[in-house]
Amino acid sequence: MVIKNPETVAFHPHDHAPCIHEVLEFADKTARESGLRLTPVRRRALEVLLENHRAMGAYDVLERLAEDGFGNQPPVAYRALDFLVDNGLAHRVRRLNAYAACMHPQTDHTPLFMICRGCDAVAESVALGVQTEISAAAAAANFTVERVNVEVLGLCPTCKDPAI
Amino acid sequence: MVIKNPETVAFHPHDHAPCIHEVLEFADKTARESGLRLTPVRRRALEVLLENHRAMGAYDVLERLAEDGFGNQPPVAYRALDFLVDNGLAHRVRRLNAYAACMHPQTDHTPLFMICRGCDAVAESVALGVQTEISAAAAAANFTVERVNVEVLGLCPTCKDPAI
DNA sequence: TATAACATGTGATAATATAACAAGAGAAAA
DNA sequence: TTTTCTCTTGTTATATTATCACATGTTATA
Repeated sequence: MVIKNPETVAFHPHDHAPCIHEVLEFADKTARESGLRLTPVRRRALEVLLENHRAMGAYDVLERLAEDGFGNQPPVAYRALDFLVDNGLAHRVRRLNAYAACMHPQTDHTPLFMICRGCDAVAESVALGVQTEISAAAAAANFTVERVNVEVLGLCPTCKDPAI
Repeated sequence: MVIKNPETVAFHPHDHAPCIHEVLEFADKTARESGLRLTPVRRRALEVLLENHRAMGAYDVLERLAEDGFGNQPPVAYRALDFLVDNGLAHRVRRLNAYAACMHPQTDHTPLFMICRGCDAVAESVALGVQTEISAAAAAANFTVERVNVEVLGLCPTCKDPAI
């Protein structure tokens, strides 16, 4: 996975140390309370996603994990990432074959990803109205919804008008 | 790509010969009118998707194309499928790494796919309300939308209650 | 501690997708 | 009409993404 312009992060560059802290805190708390096993690899994988604050391929995550002394074979990364996704701590961005930390794991939500084709930045939005409309469409087809994935491809504010 | 239950097609089994005919007709017409080059491989790829009436992996399509005397290397299928997707004649279903013929190429729409995890059947729905809500969410982030993909995973009516 | 369930390390391989280049076909200009 | 340009196809090779299978280790619990 080549990130063309790593600076453009989530459309609004910012100090994300607080984000990281907050989400990790929540993950730890959830794990303690619900018996989730947020083991070292899994926690580290989540940290890696948070630190980069963008969608990362499994092999990119694997590289970081290997650097930290964990295994360096694909299943190491895939298993950790699957765990995070299954437990709502990360999302899978299918268009990029990548994973991104969930920025608001507290709320049970349908994530909507805006993916910039200029810089590959990914922003996650919680779009309640979208969820409502999707439920309606599914109900009309008598289809039982379990998971929803909405991915929007386009241009982020920065790539749209580089002058800004 | 293993299709577990090929019978359950688009949730409502039906004779889809008319669908095929209609869509192909439209594709031919569009091509004539707009200078699109719906070449033999491309047309055949569309037919294959329509005949099967379900999401198919690129390698499955390739197999059919090869049987018909076209090349048997991956790019043959990927190029034909890319062409169809680029021109609104097919969609890519990312969760399944697969492609499906568009069932209403006449209308410029945001496809919503309902994917049954029981039988891998895929139904395409045109959900206008969803599109509206997505536009609103994107506008709020000053994000310019180019393509939208909505995929809903769950259970189709048949798999939900096999007795029906 | 025994045991069952879950988690990790590792090697191998499967499945999906693209790069690169040569050859051919079609449209359009000279 | 022949030249030229563009688009399309065939083919080889390879990159990227993802899973299988099995041995070993770890944790929770009886």
